[in-house]
Amino acid sequence: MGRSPCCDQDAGVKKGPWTPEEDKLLVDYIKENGHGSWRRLPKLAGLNRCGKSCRLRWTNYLRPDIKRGRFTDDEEKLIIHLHSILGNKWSSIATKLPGRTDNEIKNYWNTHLRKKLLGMGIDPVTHRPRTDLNLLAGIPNLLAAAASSQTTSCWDINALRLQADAAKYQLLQGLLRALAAPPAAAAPTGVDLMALLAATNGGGVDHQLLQGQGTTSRLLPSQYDGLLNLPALTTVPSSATATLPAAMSSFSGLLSSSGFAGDGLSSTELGHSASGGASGSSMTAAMAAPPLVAADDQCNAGTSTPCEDTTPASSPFEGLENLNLDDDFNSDTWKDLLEQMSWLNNPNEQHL
DNA sequence: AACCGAAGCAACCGCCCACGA
DNA sequence: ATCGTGGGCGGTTGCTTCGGT
Repeated sequence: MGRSPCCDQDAGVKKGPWTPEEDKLLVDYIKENGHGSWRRLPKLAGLNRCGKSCRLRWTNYLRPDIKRGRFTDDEEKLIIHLHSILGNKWSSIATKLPGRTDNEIKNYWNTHLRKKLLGMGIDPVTHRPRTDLNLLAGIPNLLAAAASSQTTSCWDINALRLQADAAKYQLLQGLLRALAAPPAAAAPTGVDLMALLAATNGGGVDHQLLQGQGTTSRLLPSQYDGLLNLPALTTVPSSATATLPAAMSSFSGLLSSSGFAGDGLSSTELGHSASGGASGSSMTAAMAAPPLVAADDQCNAGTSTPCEDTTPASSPFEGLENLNLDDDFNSDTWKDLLEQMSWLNNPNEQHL
């Protein structure tokens, strides 16, 4: 069956933005006669437009029951919830939001909500934790490996900072979330770093803290419920002797050896990378790392040699060098760190 | 003030399906 | 069962606006 010749290029049919005069012609005609056959409508209404264009203009902008203006928080939540069930069925979603059109919802999703979910570490298609972050489930292995090697330096921190640019910061967020999650427990769906850390701090959920940070408003009800069931961080067993910088060191090595190509790596492979640098046999040439921004010889990678000149004073990683997960997780240092890293909640803010 | 890139959004494109002949 | 048509839908484009330098 061929394409119907509705809006073909003949007859010099007008395209582009509608003028107020055209809008008036369309509205007046439909008020008087109803739209009837959209194909015949333009001629009857005195419009040099194709029927499809008229239908779109009417249904998306001229209909009297259209609701304009910002989406409310409730509408946002509803869209996200419905999208998790219906997928990109914008028209179906629109039927649940009176006054909103499918086109408007679709645009809002693509420009706002999609990015928002990505920033929260949620895959906007599956509404599950992003798969590129899932590979970080192997972080506990990294921690164990790092505990034995204890190699760390400000180079590693620096390398991580340099690599965590706007496009990659979520990966870092995933790392920290994985660090905070008990190894035996599955990463909670959609819970972002701040929520997780704040909620598990001290072994109990701190609702006030969550709400004060606006975290709850960014969570689906089911995600918040999941949050309530999280074990306390004090149950983290395997990281007893691992320092956070050591884990970051290993992870930065992994990043540079994998070029951020996350798919297809098992936690075992992650562990190998952690203990053996870039020697993981599964690494392919295509996954070769881009060079780090700073020259290797300017800073002794894999050692604890300080290199203050490349560490900015405002680095959010400052003060991590001596942090021990078990001993210090409830300390003021962590609280300070969380404050410093509040930018993780805002993808638009450029701190790195 | 001018320029430029990013973000937002209105509008279009083209595929698909339902329905009637 | 097949075909033609109308309409709906999701994806994409391109113009406008905004914000940073």
